[in-house]
Amino acid sequence: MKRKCFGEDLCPVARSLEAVGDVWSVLIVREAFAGKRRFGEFERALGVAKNILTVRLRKLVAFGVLEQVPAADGPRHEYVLTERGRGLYLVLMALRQWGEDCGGESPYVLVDRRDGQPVKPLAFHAHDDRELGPDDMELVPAAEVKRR
Amino acid sequence: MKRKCFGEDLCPVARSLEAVGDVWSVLIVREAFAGKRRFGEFERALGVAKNILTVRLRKLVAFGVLEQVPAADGPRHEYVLTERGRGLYLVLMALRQWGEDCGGESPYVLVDRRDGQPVKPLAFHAHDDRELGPDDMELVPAAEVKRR
DNA sequence: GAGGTGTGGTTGCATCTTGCAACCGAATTG
DNA sequence: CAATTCGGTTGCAAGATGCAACCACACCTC
Repeated sequence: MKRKCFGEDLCPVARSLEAVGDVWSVLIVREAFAGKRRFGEFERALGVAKNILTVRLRKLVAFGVLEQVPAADGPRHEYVLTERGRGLYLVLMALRQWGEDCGGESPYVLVDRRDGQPVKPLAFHAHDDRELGPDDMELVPAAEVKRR
Repeated sequence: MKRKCFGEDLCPVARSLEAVGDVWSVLIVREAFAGKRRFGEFERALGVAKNILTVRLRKLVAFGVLEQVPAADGPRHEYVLTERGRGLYLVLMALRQWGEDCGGESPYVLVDRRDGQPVKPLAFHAHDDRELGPDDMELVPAAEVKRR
């Protein structure tokens, strides 16, 4: 049977998953952030089958995450992150942070390029900068917020 | 063929995807944050096939995202988020934020429970609280940071 | 205690998706 | 011209997914 469709779902989480809801897509975006742009680069870096890679790249292009641009060398093209694709940075880093917290320690640290210092862990903050956990927040209809 | 294994990968992103690298798992966690705990609740909320749900719930339990606890009523049990599972909040909200930014507007807003005010969008901050974009940061080996 | 009913699954089967390997066409290189 | 690289396409075998039917257990009702 066909994979269920989630795009119709109103929830933006489900809509996001429509675009990057499979492992290869996420890893491709990860590599794109790491500077990879060519078909072959993704293939070697990920060890993914060519046909799968073809389909995934096309899907990411279709969803506006990647963009095909003509390559300087010859008739081929490269895949680069669009502005929208670059918006996935937080998702990727949230995944990274979670995978790091639970499980083996990672030998890498995310640092500020300006001063080489580690950046603060990702977290939500209230308008007065208090740090907020899952239980300190709730999703409410936009209309409700305006009233308060 | 067997789905490729990513767990051996050193990258914590890949390790995370091993646990929550499929759409149903993410949506189940989303519903868990929304307060769902029973098999039937997940089934109805997501419209997922029972067999798939069974497998996904077991996987999430195996990865320590959910925990089976005996239910108050009768011999059944409930699935609740573990501390580790609750750590996925940022991932979920990052996905939500992205899905909201690109695509139709969402009718919901994440607010602080204390004062009902919208929370600040998720973002990285340097140690001096400057907001950082993807290009302002880089991943460096942990050893390098100590040297600086 | 016979017969529903709700919950939480399991099983079978048809269909998709994935992974691998082989092949291929165009351009570049030797 | 032959060989190689790049970026795919194609065919196939095996896994994953979706649906529906079935099932065991506890509970409720009569």
